[in-house]
Amino acid sequence: MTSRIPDKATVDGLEDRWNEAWEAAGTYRFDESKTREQVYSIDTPPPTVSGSLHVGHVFSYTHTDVVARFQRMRGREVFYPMGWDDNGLPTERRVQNYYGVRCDPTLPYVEGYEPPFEGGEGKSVKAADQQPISRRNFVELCERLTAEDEKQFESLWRHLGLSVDWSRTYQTISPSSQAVAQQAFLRGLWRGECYQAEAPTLWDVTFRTAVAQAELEDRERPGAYHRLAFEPAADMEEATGSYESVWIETTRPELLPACVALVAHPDDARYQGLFGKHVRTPLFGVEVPVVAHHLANPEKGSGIAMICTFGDVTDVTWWRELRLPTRPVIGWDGRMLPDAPAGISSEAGLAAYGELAGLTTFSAQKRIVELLSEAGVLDGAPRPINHPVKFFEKGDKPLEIVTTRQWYIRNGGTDAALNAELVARGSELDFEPDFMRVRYENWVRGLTGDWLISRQRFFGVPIPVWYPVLADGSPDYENPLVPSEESLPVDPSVDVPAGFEASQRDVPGGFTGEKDIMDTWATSSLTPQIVCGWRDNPALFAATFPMDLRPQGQDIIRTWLFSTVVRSHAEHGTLPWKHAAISGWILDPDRKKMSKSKGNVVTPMGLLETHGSDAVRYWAAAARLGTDAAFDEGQMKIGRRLAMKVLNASKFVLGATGIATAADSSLEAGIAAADTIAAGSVTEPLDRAMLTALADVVDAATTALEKYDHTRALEVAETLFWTFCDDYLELVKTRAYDGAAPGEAIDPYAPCSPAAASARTALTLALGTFLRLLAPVLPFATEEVWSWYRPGSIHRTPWPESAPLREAAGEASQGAPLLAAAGEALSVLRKVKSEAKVSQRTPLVSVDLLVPAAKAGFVRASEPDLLAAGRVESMQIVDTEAALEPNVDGLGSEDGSSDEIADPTVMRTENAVLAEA
RNA sequence: GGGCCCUUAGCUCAGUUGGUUAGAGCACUGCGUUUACACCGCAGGUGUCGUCGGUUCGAGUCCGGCAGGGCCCA
Repeated sequence: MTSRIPDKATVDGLEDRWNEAWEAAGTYRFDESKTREQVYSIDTPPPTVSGSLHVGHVFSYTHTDVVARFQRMRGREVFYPMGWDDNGLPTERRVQNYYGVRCDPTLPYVEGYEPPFEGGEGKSVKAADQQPISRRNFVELCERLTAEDEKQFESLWRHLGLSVDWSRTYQTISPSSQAVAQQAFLRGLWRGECYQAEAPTLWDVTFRTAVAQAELEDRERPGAYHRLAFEPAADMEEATGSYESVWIETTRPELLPACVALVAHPDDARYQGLFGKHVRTPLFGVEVPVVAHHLANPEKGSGIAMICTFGDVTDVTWWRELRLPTRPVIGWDGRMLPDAPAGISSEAGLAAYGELAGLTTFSAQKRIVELLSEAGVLDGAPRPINHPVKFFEKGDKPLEIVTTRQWYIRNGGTDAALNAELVARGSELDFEPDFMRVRYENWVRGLTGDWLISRQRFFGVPIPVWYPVLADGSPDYENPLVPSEESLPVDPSVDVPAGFEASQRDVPGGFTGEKDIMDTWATSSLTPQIVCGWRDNPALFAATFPMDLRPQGQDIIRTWLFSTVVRSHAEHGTLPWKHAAISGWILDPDRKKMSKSKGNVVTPMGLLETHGSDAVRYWAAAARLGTDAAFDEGQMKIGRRLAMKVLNASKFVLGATGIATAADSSLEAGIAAADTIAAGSVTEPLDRAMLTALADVVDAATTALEKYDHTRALEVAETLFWTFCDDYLELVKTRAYDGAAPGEAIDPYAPCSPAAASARTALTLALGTFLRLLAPVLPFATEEVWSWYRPGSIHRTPWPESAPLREAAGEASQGAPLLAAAGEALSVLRKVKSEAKVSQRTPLVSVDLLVPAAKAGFVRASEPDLLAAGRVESMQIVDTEAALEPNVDGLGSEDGSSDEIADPTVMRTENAVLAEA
């Protein structure tokens, strides 16, 4: 017969063993029959599978799992699905590089297509070398690769010990997710939240797609002010009686042909006489007005600026508020349009534009500077500056602004009433930690436009509309054709709208499909609706929504969190969740944020294998929500040691109580023995004190976890556990063995002394409590021990309560102070031997233990245990105050150290006599 | 330019409503193979609480200024 409890405990290999067992037993399977009150539902943001996992993921997902395990043990049915965010641009880019292909929607589908190669080894393939393939072939490759990536993700998460219900994984690109995204879109269309508009749009020229406000970032870029002269027009000359030029400074001289006005601040004295009059643009000779607007900065350049359609977002504001004409010069490819914009009509102007047409903005700037210079309208050399420029966060070139038809969702960016409602929603949400709330509020209050959701890309959820084709062959965008909700998901480029035939596609009198797809966020903002079964499972939806918890990183408050609130507010008139738990960043040892681009990431699987999952989880759980944490392998080593300690201390407790003896014959016998011993009575003061201290810790840990403070809960449990191991176990060891010989199997049912029985009962109660307190953080080690002598999974066992411990400890328990005093006494006895550099086994023939009066009772109550643990043959307990008096034994002792007056509040020893070695 | 967070031992961090002499772990040093554990145990030293000022009988803690670090938004 093999022993149930191993001779040599180890944390290695527990992950695979327990993951298999949990899967087989359905330990984390969600029970759909439960009601909303019984359920705790968690909306984990699905990670982007095309990005690699890093320790930051392990960190924040562990925080969530600790909450999930705690709530499950508290009796809540935990709804904890996991998904993969696989649609969108990151996947497209990865597929392009991995397979060496490129999507060309004009190409036909090829059956059984195989890409030129596989596993691009992370190198990017030049666009020219990529094989063009049809959209459907491209999407198939996206699906093939994400399926592979998802397997790796799941394997890592399982290894980490996430207590996810793996039968409920979902993908944001799956047909059912697409149907949810499309249904939410259509309902928004009916309610008026989703709309299309022809408007200036931030545009990435590399990816050739529109970009939303949330995807922007400012980057410092070098630029230069060019000082240009505008000639006054006739009305200005008349008004001012002067022929002097107006000098402006611009960083984008190539936009001069797109100039529609000059603007200065209304209070700027220098330009008062010019407002309402006109000037002529250099080179192009276009007459434009001088206008006033408060956004013009008198401090900047010459205080007067040119407005172009469009150089930046301020131009858009001016254009809109001042109702200026549109004269675009930049195309979707980032090059100057072939034809001069309206307004340029002179021969010289058209010729000048001809010099620029087709050039990139970079080349166009060089060329126009030459032209301006030759014309003598450029004053001096350009003045270099550094200034912030808007970029797509995933892009490499500055964004341009082009005017296109796009789809939007109202998010409070253009509507003060909706903005106020969304701010109010944010104040209903319980942010953990609370200060993260301001990020939400700052963002919502600072919105400048609605949410642009259409993308001119391929791998994503199609916008589910068609348009009638008018007699002249142009689409009638005003009257989109929509599918029924039952028919979702649809792909308008393949499916045909009701009442039409496939042959009518793209012909006058027929229809045309919308080609754009939705932004990834337009789907991932609907994860509560996707996982809770909004579209197809009303019972599940009622049992899980609104959800309890949204855990996430601080970086996506303005994007993911906010957009999810927007959708839930619109569709359900409620928050999507009650709590938002915000994890911090992982910083590398140089205090820099870990990120792929910095090349300082550590692969998570390697860490888990080196230190063990419990150890890595310990490191993560020791960091508070909202606080950045250092990547610290030292902390993982401590976690590993704690897990090892759990195994070894448990071995001791089970051995000394005799439970191990019973458990070795069968699990049932072990369970019965543990139940019998746990039901015994605790009579010794030290045992009672330990149980009271433990009850206090149970209360503190429970309160902390209820407040989403997993760090505090771990800290109090861990601290007492080490005291339990280092002091309490050492003190009661001899008593608990009750004279059993080394190696002798203890019979749990054999009669023993009442003092031994007291220790055994206390040990059994304490072990069961400590294991459960630590189970959320160390799921593997605690489950391992639980399996030695307890029924079922510890992770489905009720969270410990303090009341039974207090009852066992009894009214008379002296609590934590007695435990502390006994530990302190043990420590000073050890110190005698440590300072004498002898083994702790060396007997102390006699010793005086000087104890402050306040602690004397505690020490006397644990005296027999102290004698045994310290191998003391004779001990006198002396009052520290009394020992300071003359003529009292203890003063001027031979170990009589120094002139220092001994601190009467601290225990110490005197007159120690050690046995000969 | 506006906002948020942080600054405590060599390192990583606790320090709750202001209250004795500011704590823990790691690292370091010495000792020790004990019927749980060498992936171990025991013992030991370690501080201008960033800085200047204010409130208070009393400030690491509350208030203000400054410096440094990180993040978000313009």
